[in-house]
Amino acid sequence: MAYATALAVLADPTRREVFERLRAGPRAVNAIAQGMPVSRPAVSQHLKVLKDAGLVEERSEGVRRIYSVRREGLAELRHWLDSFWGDALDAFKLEAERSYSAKKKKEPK
Amino acid sequence: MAYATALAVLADPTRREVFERLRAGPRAVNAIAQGMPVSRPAVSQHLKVLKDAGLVEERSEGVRRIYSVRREGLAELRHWLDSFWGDALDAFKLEAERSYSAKKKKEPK
DNA sequence: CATCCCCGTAAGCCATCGCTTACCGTTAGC
DNA sequence: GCTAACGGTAAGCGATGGCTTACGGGGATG
Repeated sequence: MAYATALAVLADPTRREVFERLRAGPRAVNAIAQGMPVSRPAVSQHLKVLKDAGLVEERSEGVRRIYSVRREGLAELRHWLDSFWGDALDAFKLEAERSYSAKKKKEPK
Repeated sequence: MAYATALAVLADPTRREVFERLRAGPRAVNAIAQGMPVSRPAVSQHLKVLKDAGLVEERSEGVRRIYSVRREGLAELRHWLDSFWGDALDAFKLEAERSYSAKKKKEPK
């Protein structure tokens, strides 16, 4: 149930912005924090959370840490969302609406 | 940017549980709250949030309110997730790793 | 070795948010 | 009309979590 973690982690706007900035390619912490409305330590904290959730990976290059997106971290969440399409959901919904209409017939208008 | 709302709304475990229970078909509030670790008003509050986010729809049947899932409410979030596959992300990542290797050549080991 | 830049971590503050209890309007049944 | 079930809303509380400032450690450069 890692999709629960992914949801919680990506729910925060600032953290999602950090994640989105990584989308254009790997970057160092300073580069990410550049132009952000929050301080650099705040960005570091968000990166830690993202990393622990498996949404991001870290690599050391000299004195700086390069972060990049891990698509696999999104896989479970994606599958969970996909499971809402084309499964039993439609069947149940239709059935429910049918029984609802059947009931309604007894009280027209 | 409704996907941001969907993320925030589905991030809460209790609220997500409410949402999941609706997945098996439309239900009244009491039925949903049945066996939940929180009170019925709490469920009502979660349903309001879900409804405002467009993830759920409500219908009145006598004295009770029947809630059901709105798949369309998940569409934007789904597309956002999908946009992480097969787009420029891979290209950027490869390019970044290439330049990284090129740099590394100057300092073997 | 001294200095500077990189960045992670600690401590503390404050706002947000989920929960409970209490209350009220509405609909159905007698 | 009375009563009971359903459920939405208000008020208040407590915990969670994101932010800031301050600090410290490790690598590069002279």
